[in-house]
Amino acid sequence: MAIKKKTTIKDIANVLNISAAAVSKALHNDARISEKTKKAVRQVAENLNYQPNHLASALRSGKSKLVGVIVPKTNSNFFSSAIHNIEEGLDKEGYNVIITQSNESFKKECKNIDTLLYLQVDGIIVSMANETVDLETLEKVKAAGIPLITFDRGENDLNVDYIGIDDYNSSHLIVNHLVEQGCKRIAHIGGYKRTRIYNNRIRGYVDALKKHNLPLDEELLIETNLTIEDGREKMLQLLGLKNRPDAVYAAGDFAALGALQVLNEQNIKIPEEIALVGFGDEPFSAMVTPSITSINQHPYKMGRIVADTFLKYSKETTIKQSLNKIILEAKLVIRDSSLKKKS
Amino acid sequence: MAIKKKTTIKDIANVLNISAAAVSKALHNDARISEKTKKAVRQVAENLNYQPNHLASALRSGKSKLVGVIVPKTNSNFFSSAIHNIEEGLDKEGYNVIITQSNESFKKECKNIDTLLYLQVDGIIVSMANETVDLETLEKVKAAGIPLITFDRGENDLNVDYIGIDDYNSSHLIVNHLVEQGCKRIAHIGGYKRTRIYNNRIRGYVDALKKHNLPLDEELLIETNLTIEDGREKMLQLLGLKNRPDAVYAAGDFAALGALQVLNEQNIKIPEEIALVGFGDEPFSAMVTPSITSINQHPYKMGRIVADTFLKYSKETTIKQSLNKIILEAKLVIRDSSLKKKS
DNA sequence: TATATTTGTTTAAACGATTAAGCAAATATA
DNA sequence: TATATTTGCTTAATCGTTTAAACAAATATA
Repeated sequence: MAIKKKTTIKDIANVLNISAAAVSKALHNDARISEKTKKAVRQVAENLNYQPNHLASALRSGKSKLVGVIVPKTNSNFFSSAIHNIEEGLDKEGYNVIITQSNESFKKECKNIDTLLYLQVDGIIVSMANETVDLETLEKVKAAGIPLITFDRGENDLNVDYIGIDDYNSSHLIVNHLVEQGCKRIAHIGGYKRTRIYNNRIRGYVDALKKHNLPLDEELLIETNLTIEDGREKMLQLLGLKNRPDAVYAAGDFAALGALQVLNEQNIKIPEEIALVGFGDEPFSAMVTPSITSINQHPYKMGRIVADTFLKYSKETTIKQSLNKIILEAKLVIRDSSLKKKS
Repeated sequence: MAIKKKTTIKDIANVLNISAAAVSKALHNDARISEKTKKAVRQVAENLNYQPNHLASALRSGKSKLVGVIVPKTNSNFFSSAIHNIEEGLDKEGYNVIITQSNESFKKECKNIDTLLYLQVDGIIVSMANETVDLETLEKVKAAGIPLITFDRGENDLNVDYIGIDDYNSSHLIVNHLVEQGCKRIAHIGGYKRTRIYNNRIRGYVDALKKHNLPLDEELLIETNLTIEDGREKMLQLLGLKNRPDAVYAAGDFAALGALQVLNEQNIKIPEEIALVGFGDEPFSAMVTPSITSINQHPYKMGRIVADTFLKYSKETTIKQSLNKIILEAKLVIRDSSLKKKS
């Protein structure tokens, strides 16, 4: 049995006794190729089950039609949904999306960037790992002359496009709501200040307290990695205070979930004794008991805008990026964990 | 300012006044290149910040060092973890992993396969979409002469490697446990029979009932898509029966969660009135109240085996695959939702 | 000393597509 | 009828790398 070789444009050319160049042009619908030839080429291509070799065309044209996406973890509804819409938006223009995870590790993120650059992607879309402070590797993307789009977790100093929600204002929405519910000692289980979005949430929290003339108690402001375990641990820590909070605002739904577990285990009434608010609107937040009030970050809309932002550059020959922020208004989804007054 | 051109092996060759071929060989540590030259090449490569062009080498060598992964959705702990370990295993051998989602859509799955083949991946790893019955596109992978590895959701008729858990036996574990807890009317909210794993879970359920001399009530055996909504809907349906079940075994944790919500809403005591068991051991199962008993599918181990299975083929020149199943023993994780007798 | 082997490199052809440039034939314009 | 333009293709170079084959120089063997 002969070794099955892939069909190339040369094979098609041979069948029709024309040049490979003519075949290439016919397949690209070049105006200078006759309808008759085009039809014949398409027919033969079909018959021989011709599959264009992406590597060859990418090598020649310098465009791989590949876009790399780097997220901390695909394992959340927010990223999974955002990616879905990024894919959909880019697909329309013939781009293929490569997804990679950093697992919140700076080292893995760097490795992913190198891998993607090595694959000659036409652009990189990234939501930075928590750990990332050194921007050198990300700068490499810009140096490579391809667009770098950041979303959710970005960094002003990169001076590139950023699409995210208004974290600062989201904290205001949350605090306003809790105050409205009668809460006076609001704790914040936050992310680390070095990550811009978490810093903004903290700033928003602090300023909102001030706005409502509530004192800022340093005991009630905690920085963590926002995992479930962190949520549990910090909730226990808060319960250990002589002066307990009457509300907890966690900067992530997973941490809020950990806190909820502890409160449930200790039979502390939510929201009567302690009200709880999360961030991110993961599906489970609506599903646990009591359901957790959270901030919806519009992953679908965000994904669509990210895709559009990339496509804007894809049409240009020289990429010239600058800090350009698109901030979406987040939505507070009020649920049982914070709703004391049934209206 | 001059246009920044990427460094190629030719640039390195020019600097050292040797041929491009020598540079290529030096970088690949060819035995016929002197240590002196190798050192010089590596030094210059470093200085010029040389990044090999993946497309060119892939074109020439016929190997892209890319492996495609297709899963229904990355948005579950099982897939996210399995992928993580696949990546880790393949990374060691220099492979890069491209992740794509089918969103349980047959059409999207076909599109993903075409995309991956177009990218000249060296292999495809797939967990099939629920919808997939037509295997023609998957057969294209085999026709392309690259290994096709299936995991979690496979299909005997493809005659390729499959790594998964023993679904049939898992159902036995669950039913045994429920019977042990004193349950006598066990319902099954299952997936669709056309998907092999769900069919096996159903078969296991039916046979286990028989083993325990429990009657099989057709009202208690339901096929669904296993979403949260399905879980809610089918739980309500089961509660509407004149003769309610005293246990519900859902073939997926998301469906179990929907059922749990309904039970909680209706103030039905879990597990006293109705015991509940899920499948997949998603993190939220341990986190909701009550925590849900579930089957752990060993995503990490599975990912590692999938990677190893692919690597086995990567060393061979001609790929000859056949049905080859590796079945892992699943583990029943008993939690509050089914534990009536505290021992 | 003559011949064989090893070492270290070069040459040149490939991989499969794209594309600028060229050219003959057909058609249009003056 | 002579010239210009359009049409439809071919030629050949190119993208950056790999690799089989060739070859000169150095070293080993007889």
